Amino acid sequence: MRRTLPPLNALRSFEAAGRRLSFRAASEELGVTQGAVAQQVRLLEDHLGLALFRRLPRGLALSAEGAAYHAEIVRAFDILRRATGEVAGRAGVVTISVTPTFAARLLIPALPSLAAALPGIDLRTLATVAVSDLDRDQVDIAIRETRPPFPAALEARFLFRQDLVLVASPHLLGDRVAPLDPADIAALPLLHDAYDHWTRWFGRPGKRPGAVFNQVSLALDAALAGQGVAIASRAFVRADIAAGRLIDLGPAGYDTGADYYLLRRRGAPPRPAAQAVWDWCHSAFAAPPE
Amino acid sequence: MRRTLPPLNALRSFEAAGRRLSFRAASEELGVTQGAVAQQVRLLEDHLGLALFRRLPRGLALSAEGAAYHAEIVRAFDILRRATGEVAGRAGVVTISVTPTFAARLLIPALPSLAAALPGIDLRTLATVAVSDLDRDQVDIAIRETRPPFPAALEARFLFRQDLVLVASPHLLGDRVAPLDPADIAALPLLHDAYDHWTRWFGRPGKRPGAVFNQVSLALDAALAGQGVAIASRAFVRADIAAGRLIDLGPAGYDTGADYYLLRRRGAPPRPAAQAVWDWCHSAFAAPPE
DNA sequence: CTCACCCGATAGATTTCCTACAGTCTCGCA
DNA sequence: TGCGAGACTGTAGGAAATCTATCGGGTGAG
Repeated sequence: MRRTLPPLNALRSFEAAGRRLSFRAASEELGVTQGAVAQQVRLLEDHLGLALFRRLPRGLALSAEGAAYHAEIVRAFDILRRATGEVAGRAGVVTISVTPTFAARLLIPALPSLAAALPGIDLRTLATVAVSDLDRDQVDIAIRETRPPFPAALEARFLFRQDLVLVASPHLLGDRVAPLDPADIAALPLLHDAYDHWTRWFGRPGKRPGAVFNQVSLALDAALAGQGVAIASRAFVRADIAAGRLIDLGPAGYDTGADYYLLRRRGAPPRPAAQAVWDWCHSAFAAPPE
Repeated sequence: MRRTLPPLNALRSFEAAGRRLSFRAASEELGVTQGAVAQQVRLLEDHLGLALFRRLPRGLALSAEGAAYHAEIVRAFDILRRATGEVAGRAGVVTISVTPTFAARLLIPALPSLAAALPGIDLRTLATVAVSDLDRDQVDIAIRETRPPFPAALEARFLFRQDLVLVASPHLLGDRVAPLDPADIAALPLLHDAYDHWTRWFGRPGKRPGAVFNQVSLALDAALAGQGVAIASRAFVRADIAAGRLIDLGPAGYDTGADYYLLRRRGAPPRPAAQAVWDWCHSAFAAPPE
């Protein structure tokens, strides 16, 4: 069964020529000259020792043997084409799992930059609160707020500290100037998210008045709209502070001990596209050395 | 769907390397060096943009994508191998249809010469009395006693005249010397075959005594054994006459108007092997110019 | 600790492949 | 009837892909 294969490039010419029943049409499809196709087909015919085509003054016809052979060759090439399309199509797709807040605040604004830096990469963003199972969900890269130690099966790369800060819109603050003391802040509307920061900030339990959101990102939207004071990681508001849309009211003075990390599976070598996104994420999101 | 195929020679290296899980083993199978296989695989990986293998210090392992891809490639290559084997195997097989007499008297004695002249050709002899349907029976060449005109779908090439002669063994003749006159011949045992030659030879109907065979070849065997006088085409007995095993008692003096021809289908170009046998048949069996 | 074995990388040689162009044949059209 | 378009054939020369040769790194067995 370990029979020798015929010249494969000759087979490709035969497949195209047999499909179009014309050397010229096949040559255009293959991007070569007509003579090249004719030569390759002749080579194959010599190799097999029989005529695959009947050369007519105007066009081609498959010989009896050629027709039977061609049907099989087409079948094989269709498999090659389909399998290659699948594997190559998947090559440029990178799936990244992030929290909704990270997606809204950092990833989505950076997508144009990613598209420019890595053209041809098709990023699929999976924004979920729960951390994904990297294997089950076919996720190449995850960005999570977590802390060491990490499972041995995971490779982790530090991105930035949580570094909680208080922020509010300049319109809310009016002519008050930062830093405000706790009493001033307590007098302002407070924006709550799922993390219950204000309890820790005030140092004692108790429900505080103010709008409640289930995502940090929504609380920040409210803060941008001048509806109150929010607590969030500095990384999520750095751009808004720099642009003057939010005022930095100072560090929260505590943190949860969890920082932001890039995560991926160890073991299998990452695909080049996934590696490129991994590197890009680090350069785009890692905290500049302070 | 008209997606571009990956480099096919690279695919062949990948197929072999994935099967053997070793570049070195694959290189031996392909008859090239290890570096060549490694290069081809790398080319394919670059083309697809992902790693097909995990390079281990001792051997190879397929990556997840590589394993899935390899299964498909193997499937396609198996089709190529099988189809090519079938078409190439058939390339050397030539089927020839002859009468039993022609087979026994001319074709079979000449087979060693054919094998020497055309090594690699696998001749299948179909010896039947009825003329075969060339298309239905997959017959490449027929040799028949027939006469013009021929159907337009057939190509005919004259081989030799029927040229009937009377022959007998020297043992039967004893000290009689040829030519014998009709009375002498009528006194000898007569050998009959399906053609009823003796009626025509005597010029009048009537059953003659003597052994009856259903094939000329058998009548000639009887003649060789000294059992009587047979009538047959000179071509079938030329070698026996030359060797002294039969004595030429002179022409029959008439013929049926049918001579021997090579026949084959027109239209489809003959396969090279069939063409070679056609040419060989003509040189082996055609009457030398007289 | 050394040898055997396998893969990675690169430069140069070699084989393969393609292009360019001239030739032949047939068909269709004026 | 004659001519042009379109298709295939064949060949020489050059471009491109492929292979060889060789060195280096790393691991595991004896």
